[in-house]
Amino acid sequence: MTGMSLRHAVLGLLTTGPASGYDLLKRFEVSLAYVWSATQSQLYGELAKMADEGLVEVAAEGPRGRKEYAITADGRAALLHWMTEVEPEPLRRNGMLLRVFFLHLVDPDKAVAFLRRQADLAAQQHDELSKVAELVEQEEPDQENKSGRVVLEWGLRASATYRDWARWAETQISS
Amino acid sequence: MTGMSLRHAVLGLLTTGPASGYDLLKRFEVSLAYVWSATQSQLYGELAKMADEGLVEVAAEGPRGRKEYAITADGRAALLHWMTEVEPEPLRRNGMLLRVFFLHLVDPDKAVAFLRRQADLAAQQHDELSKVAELVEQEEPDQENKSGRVVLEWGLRASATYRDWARWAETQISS
DNA sequence: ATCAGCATGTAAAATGTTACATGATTCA
DNA sequence: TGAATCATGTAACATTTTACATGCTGAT
Repeated sequence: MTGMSLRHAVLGLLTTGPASGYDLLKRFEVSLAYVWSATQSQLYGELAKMADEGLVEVAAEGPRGRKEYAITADGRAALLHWMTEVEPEPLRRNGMLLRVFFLHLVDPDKAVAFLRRQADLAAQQHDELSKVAELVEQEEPDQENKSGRVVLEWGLRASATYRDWARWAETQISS
Repeated sequence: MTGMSLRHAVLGLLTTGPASGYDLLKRFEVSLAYVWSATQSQLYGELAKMADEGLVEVAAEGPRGRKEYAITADGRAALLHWMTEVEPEPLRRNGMLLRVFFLHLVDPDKAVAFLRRQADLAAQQHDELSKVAELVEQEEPDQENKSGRVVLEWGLRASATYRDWARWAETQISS
């Protein structure tokens, strides 16, 4: 009951209009991929719970048992409350850093290879995000994509920082 | 069975010598705070499981039912394997960014306040880490604290990036 | 007609959090 | 002797992942 971010991610996605569990899954995979992830199983269960609690409602039913959920007034209120009144929890788990913390235990060769790979992955992510940024810059700006651009900028800066740090770390370990 | 990073964090901490569940809890809270977190409950349960599986063993018993666990050869092998052969999982959940993604939904005043607070928190964290860095620089360098310094440098760079991004984001939202 | 993609659901297991419960030892 | 700290353990609950299970629809 502490975090419940999944339901807030769902509520946020539903502010742009009704969607099925399947639709939401695609949106989690695409636009929310590095911001909040969810599995198919989790989504359907959560949507059912949220409907019980009146945060969403079935707005329409379609072919193949498709159920489109819409956000309710209660749901909207819950989302806004969570956004501004609930402090985000700081990240406290980073498997990459955990490995680096114990990196003195492995062969220097392997340590260097590890950091090189992390640098490469970060560089690759930075390049991918740069391409996305180019596309997004061509869109006409509105309130909604302004938030998206701010998140994208975070991705660009974070991946660059990560890449540069890993390259620097390699020099530290090998010396 | 996919992640199991908790046990690897425990194994890593035990490479510096035997420790009790209580000792390990303190080390999770202090040195590993932003790298991997664990609760008291989780630790005792995991240590018992790891002893069952032969990754650690009870090396000594002390007052108050204190049990000191030591890493075994199997445990050491499991740690080294995980460090270099298992890919770190990318971070896929960030509650702060999730809020920013939907920030266009709240009053501009509240959006600005949110970003300002994030910038302040990041700045504060950066200052705290800078102080730690000063202390660490006075220690004589060895292999073990070299890894620690690399992690610390990550913290310094990440908090600076986060702080600067939040300040920039504020200008984007308010314009 | 068949295959990719749409669409939902459940069960089991793993992982993580919170709360409860107990008691020993050390130091002021 | 009382408080802080040391020290472990369990139960209940919440969250997340993985796997299984089923069936429809649209396009080629």
